[in-house]
Amino acid sequence: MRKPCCDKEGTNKGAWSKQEDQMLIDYIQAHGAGRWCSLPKAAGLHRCGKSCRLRWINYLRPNIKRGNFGQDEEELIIKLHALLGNRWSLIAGRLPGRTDNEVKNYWNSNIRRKLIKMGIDPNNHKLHQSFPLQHASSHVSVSTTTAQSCGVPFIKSHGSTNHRISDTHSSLVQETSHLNLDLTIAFPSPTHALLQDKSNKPISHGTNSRNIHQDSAPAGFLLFL
DNA sequence: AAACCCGGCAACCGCTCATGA
DNA sequence: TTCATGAGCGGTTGCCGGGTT
Repeated sequence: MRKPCCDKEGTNKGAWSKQEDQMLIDYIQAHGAGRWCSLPKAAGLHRCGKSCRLRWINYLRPNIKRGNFGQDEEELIIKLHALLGNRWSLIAGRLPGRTDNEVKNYWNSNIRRKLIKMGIDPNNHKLHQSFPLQHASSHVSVSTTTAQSCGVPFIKSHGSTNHRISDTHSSLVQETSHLNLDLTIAFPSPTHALLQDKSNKPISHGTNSRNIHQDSAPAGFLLFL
């Protein structure tokens, strides 16, 4: 069993104070981010390194976008989730200024509920069997219309018996192609950019392929590999 | 006014992967 | 090749504030 990266004894937990925030900001501005396990001691913080990292990435980092998600952001999240599943960091990477934690929370607290309300299983983006057919009767696809009161992609009926939104992910891929979703080559999120700068090397496939090759990756997405 | 409920969100935890010695 | 360490990710927890009873 590996030892924990931080000495749990004597470390603060819970909400960050303004003073702690400022200490972390000051340290990172002076020395840069990274070396998270040794950073708290160097910065004079009684915090776990992981906690410092999370605080920086999710709240203190420059260019963080806070507040409500826009309609376009919401639709993009839904589409990306249909393609990627719960790959929050990848999804967040497509939303400038948004963090994986924020996207994840927004999904769980808002979008997920909306989809369920519409009779859509948020896990696989398929309609529940019991959902009334007048809502979606046939070949179903995802549209980006913003006119929907629910704020989620509209379900268009094309008149046969298929009730599934993402029955074939290739159709979804077609639908999303205009979004310039280059999901496998570029990683524009600040985190990835930072990594790339740090190592001055291309990002290896390791971390990302880990995400991509998991079972829940939709078949349509695998076509990109 | 008080108690309770519920949703949102910040933070923690455990796991996996990458990397270097 | 193996092991130790750093880093990142996703699931889960717990607190807090607002709404309801």
